[in-house]
Amino acid sequence: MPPHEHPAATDSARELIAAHGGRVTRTRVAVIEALQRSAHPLSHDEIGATLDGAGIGHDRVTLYRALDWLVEQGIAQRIAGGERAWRFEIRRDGDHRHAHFHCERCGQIVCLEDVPAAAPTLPAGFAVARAELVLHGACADCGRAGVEGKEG
Amino acid sequence: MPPHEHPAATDSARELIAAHGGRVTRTRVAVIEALQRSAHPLSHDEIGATLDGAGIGHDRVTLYRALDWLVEQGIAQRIAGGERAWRFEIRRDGDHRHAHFHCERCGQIVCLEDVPAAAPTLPAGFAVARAELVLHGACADCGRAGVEGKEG
DNA sequence: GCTTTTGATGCAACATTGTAGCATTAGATT
DNA sequence: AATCTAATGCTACAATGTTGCATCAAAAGC
Repeated sequence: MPPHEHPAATDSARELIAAHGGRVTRTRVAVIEALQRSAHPLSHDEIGATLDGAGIGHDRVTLYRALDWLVEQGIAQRIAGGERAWRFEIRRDGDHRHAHFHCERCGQIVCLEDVPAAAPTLPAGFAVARAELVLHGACADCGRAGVEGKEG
Repeated sequence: MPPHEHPAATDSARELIAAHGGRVTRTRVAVIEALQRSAHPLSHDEIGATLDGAGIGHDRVTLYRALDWLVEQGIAQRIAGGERAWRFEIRRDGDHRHAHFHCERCGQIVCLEDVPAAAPTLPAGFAVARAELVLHGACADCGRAGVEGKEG
C-alpha cells in the first residue's frame, strides 16, 4: 500500500497489535477496526459478518482466538450483555468503564458512556477487578415506538 | 399427606405455584425449594443435581421449562453472571434487586444483599425494566487464600 | 371414584456458542 | 530467499439451550 494512503484507523490497529507483541494479521486488524468503527459492542457473529464483507477469510475458531487475544491483551473487553453470546468492545484510553443498556426489543447493546459502572463498597475480603452494570429495558428508539403506541 | 405434617417450605412453594395459576408438580416444587434453600443463585446444572438427589425424575428440557416458567411468572429471576450458563434465584418479597459478585477463582456467584443494583438516570427515552450489577474479582474466601499467600 | 381436559413431562433431534488438537500457512526476522 | 514459529483453518467435540411431539398426570367435572 502506498505510504501516503494509509488510513489512520488501520494504522493505529496495526500499531496497537505490534505494541502488544503480536503478529499483525488481516484478521486482527479487521477485528480491531470493526470494533473501533462500531458505536456499540459487537457479537462474535457480527464481527464475523464484517470480516466476510471485507473479503477476509476466517473461521469461527480463528475469530474466537483473535478476540481472546485482544481481551487478554487488554485491547478489547468482553461484555456479558443480555443474551448468551459475548459481545466485544474496544477499550478506549484509560480504564473508562461504562454501563451498558440491553434493549429487550431489538436485542441491541448500547454503550452508556456517561454512566460509570463503579464498584460500590463491598464487605471486607472482596477484591473487585471490574464492575459490570447492565440495564435492561427498551432503548430510546424502541421505547418511543412501543410505549407510546405506534410512533407518537 | 397428613395435614399436621406439611413442611412450611413445601407448602409455600405449592401455594406460590398455585397462586400463579400453574400446576403443582414435583419438579416445580423441588426447584423452588432448592432455590429457597440456597444462599446463592444456582445454575441449571446445580438445580438438576438437587432434583437427582431428591429422587425426582427429570430431564434437561423439563428443568429448563420449569425455570422458564418461574422466571416468566416473576417467581424466580435469571442472572447472567460470569460464565455462559444462566443462574437462577428466588425473588424475595418486594422487588429487592441486589448486586452479585462473581468470583473468578471459585466461579461462585454470591448475592450482595446489601448492595442495591439501582438504575442511574439515563438519557431520555430509555425505559429501564431492571438493573444488573455484577462485580468480578476474588470473593472473601478466595481472596484471603490467594492474595495473602496461602492461608494468612 | 372415574372420566375428561389440557398443562407438564420426557424423549429425540436439533441449534447456538464456544474449545481442543493438529497440520498448514504466513508474519517477522535473519 | 530461508528460517522460525505465531496464527490460521480444518475437524471434531463440549456445553448450553430449544423445538416438536407423543405420553402422562394435575386439576376440574361428573
